[in-house]
Amino acid sequence: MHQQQFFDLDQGRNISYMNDCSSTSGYSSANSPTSMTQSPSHSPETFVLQNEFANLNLPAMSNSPSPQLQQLRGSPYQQSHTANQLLPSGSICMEIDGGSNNILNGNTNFGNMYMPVDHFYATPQNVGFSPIDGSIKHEYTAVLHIAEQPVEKFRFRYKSEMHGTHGSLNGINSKRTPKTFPEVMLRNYKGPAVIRCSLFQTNLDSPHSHQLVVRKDERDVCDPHDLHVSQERGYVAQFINMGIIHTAKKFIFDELLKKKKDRLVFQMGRRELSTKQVQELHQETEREAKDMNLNQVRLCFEAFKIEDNHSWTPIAAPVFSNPINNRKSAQTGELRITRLSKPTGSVMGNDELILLVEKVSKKNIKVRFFEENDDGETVWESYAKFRESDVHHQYAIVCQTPAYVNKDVEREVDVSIELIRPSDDERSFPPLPFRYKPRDAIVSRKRRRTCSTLTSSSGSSSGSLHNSLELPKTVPQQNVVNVSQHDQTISQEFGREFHLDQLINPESFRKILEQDSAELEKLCVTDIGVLETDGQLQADSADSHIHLQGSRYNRNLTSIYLGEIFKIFEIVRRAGDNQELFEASCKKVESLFNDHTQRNVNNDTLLHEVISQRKDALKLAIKTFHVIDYFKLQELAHMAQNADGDSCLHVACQQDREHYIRPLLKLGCSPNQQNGTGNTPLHLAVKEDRNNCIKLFLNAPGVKLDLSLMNDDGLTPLHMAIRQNKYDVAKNLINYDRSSINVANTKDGNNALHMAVLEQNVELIVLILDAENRMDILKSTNSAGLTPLQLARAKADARCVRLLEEVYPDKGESTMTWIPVNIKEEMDSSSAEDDEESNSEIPPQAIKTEEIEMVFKTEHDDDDNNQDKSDVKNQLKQLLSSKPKFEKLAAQLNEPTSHDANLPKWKELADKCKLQKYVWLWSSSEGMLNYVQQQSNDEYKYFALVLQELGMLNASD
DNA sequence: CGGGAACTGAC
DNA sequence: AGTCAGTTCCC
Repeated sequence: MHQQQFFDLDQGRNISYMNDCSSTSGYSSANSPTSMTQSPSHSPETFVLQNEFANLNLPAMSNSPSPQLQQLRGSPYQQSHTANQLLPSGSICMEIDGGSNNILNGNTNFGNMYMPVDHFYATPQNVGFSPIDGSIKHEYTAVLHIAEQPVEKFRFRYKSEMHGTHGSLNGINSKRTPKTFPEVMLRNYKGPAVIRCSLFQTNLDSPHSHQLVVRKDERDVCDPHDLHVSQERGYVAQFINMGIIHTAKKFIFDELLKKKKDRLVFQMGRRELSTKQVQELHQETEREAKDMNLNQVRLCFEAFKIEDNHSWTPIAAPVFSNPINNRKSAQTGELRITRLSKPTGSVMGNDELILLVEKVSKKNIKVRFFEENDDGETVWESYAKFRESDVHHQYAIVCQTPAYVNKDVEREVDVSIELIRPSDDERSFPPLPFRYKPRDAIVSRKRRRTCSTLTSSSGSSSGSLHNSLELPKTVPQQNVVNVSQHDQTISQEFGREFHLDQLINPESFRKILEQDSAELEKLCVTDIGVLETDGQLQADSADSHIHLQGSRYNRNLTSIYLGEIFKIFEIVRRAGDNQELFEASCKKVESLFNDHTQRNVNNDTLLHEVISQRKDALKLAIKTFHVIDYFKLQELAHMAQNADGDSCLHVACQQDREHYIRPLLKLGCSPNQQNGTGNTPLHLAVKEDRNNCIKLFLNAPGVKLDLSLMNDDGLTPLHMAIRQNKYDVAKNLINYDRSSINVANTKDGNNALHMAVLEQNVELIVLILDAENRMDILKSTNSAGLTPLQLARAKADARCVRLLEEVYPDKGESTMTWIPVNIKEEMDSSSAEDDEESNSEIPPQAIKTEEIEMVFKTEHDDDDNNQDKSDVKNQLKQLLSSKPKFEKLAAQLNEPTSHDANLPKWKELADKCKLQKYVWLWSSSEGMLNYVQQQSNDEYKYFALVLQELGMLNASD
């Protein structure tokens, strides 16, 4: 430790500091911990840290406040010249009484020797008083008031950073200009006083190990800092040019102990602390140092009166500033979202969103979505879904958007995103805008509706429409029927020709038909009415309205075409058995159908339109189906695809029209067709949460769904259901096709179990594990090479891990040491003596594996010659199916090999059978044998051959 | 001044 | 071996 001396220009005398700049510990403490045991009493020197204006013996001022002071109280204290300030240079110094500078001995550690020792140790009546820590309560008349709080965030600097300056601790209202600084005011007091500022912890009324320093003449002076105030100068103390030095961790204890000691000594007014006190202080410090918040401090302001005998008496209760947070730390630093991968998402939620953020702590961060009304009140909030491991290197968060409250909003909703740090409820600022898009169902319906209407209302386009609709004129029109007749026949036909009972839930549809015969009548009337005008569409007739099921909407392209087609249908039907007419009409209806599709925006066909109409347009839809069926235009229905590649089934699922699913299937719509984004109708049903559609799909007779189809996100419907934690849906899907659980998504190679693990959804995990093929899925690895268990260990909670460990054949034990990539090399090198480093495909071997391989290959290629093959296979089968034989073989295999006591035979066998990569799965030969039993022919047979080669195939005989 | 980023141990 | 808080360095 070195004493620093230099000449103080202001004071005209030598100044001495204890700051040991070679110390890494920060400022006050010496590098040697032993120095901490030294009592300040060993050094009787007197130090004063005081303002240049300090005048300890200033006579008491008159009672009446000075005009200056009154002005000050008026309000803007801050920039007052009369405010007592810690000035940037020269205004603070350590003053050595009598100009002496050499009394300090090398053992003394008086780093922040702020006390005027003479005064300090003076009077016995000071003993035991304590403004903060002590037990004696004081009634103070004077009051300290914080006029300006310090800024909330400030970067704490390490000592090693303290060459240049890095800016000072400003006031909370500080701007570039004017700057403000922490400032306190002493009220209700007359006479000179000292206001002290020191650094405290935020959770305890105890000093902080960090240093509050003031830069002065190339030196940093540590806290506490004292400012003298008086009537003349005003009672405002402004602490400017302070910095906070982050004490290195290893010195926390030392620094804290020192500060506490100094403080206690000061309070006790005694030179020496008793051994007991020192001990207590030690323990206390140890406790405090352990969990002191190193990234948060606060300023403590105290006021003292200096008595004639030079002792210091507190005159006001200490006050504390708001916490000052370390801007640098992830625990207390600023939160900010720098970038969003996408500013929009579906109201359904579950969209992947990537946030680039300023340093965050993965254990202490949330992503909040919220919506505020005009008054700034929160009307909705929800949190994005992610795990700790989704926080990438503290700077990015991969999360899934929450669903919006109202999934049926028709327009976009603008909300905000912010980060929240739960530990201190800090929020990122500013919040980032995020736009929720209505679900696809609503978007497409809206588009369909508005676009169709637009098309029809633009009169200019009616030219070609005219032409295409002229054809009905060529059809005989004499068979126009009256309305009531018509109504009846249609009802009959629905039931008879179209087999409605098979197509639709019979109850519901019958009900509608029976209840609403009047409505149905209207439907027919208007249809006929339109058609009856004269087959040509007049401009004014386009303005008339069609009433459907009591709802009124504008006549649009769709209704015009439908009307036309219905008319043809009516005519043909009335014409009876007229093959020629029928065929011509088929063509005509087909061309009308196609023509409509061409003109319709988004290329929605009549079927798309009809399906997506509100549910009360059921009869219209049924009639359309019927007509299409009637004219044998199933191919149209099958092919019908709009610009998005959506088939009618897609639309039905999207719009939750479950009752159309069977009719559409019957009409020939393919259930496995993928739309423009790779989604099958089932994908959409899962995505949009259309449970009835899902059920209908899965239960549709004669329909084979391909559950392994993946959309453009690489997900199957099951994957989506798992991601949305839809247990029932997942269950239904798995029941439909158990093999679907093994399908890996193409995003990260995760299969259903992996994904359930990621969701930490125990029910789903159990559901999947209860399905068949358990072995396959347990050993499956994702793109990162992780099995579900490993993934669970990496990303899921203990419950999931435990659950999985239980189902792994070896309780997951061997997986602890399993290294996916290197396992093979390890196995090889542990068993192979000499060669075979180069070709890892050939198991290193004493037995003639190559030969077996050749046999195997030739047999494999030659299907006819498989006598041997079935022989060994059957032998193995017998072996494995008999319990005693199985056990005997297993026991044999569990024995160590002759050449390596640590290597059981089964492991070597696994090696030879190219099953090395699964060895970790098995704790003993039983596991491997069980596995082999479940394998396909080839693997099974290969195993049998190797076993035979080893002479173990007949082991049981 | 204010900030980014590299380095360094400990887990 | 990777991660991260803590530290140091430097633009």
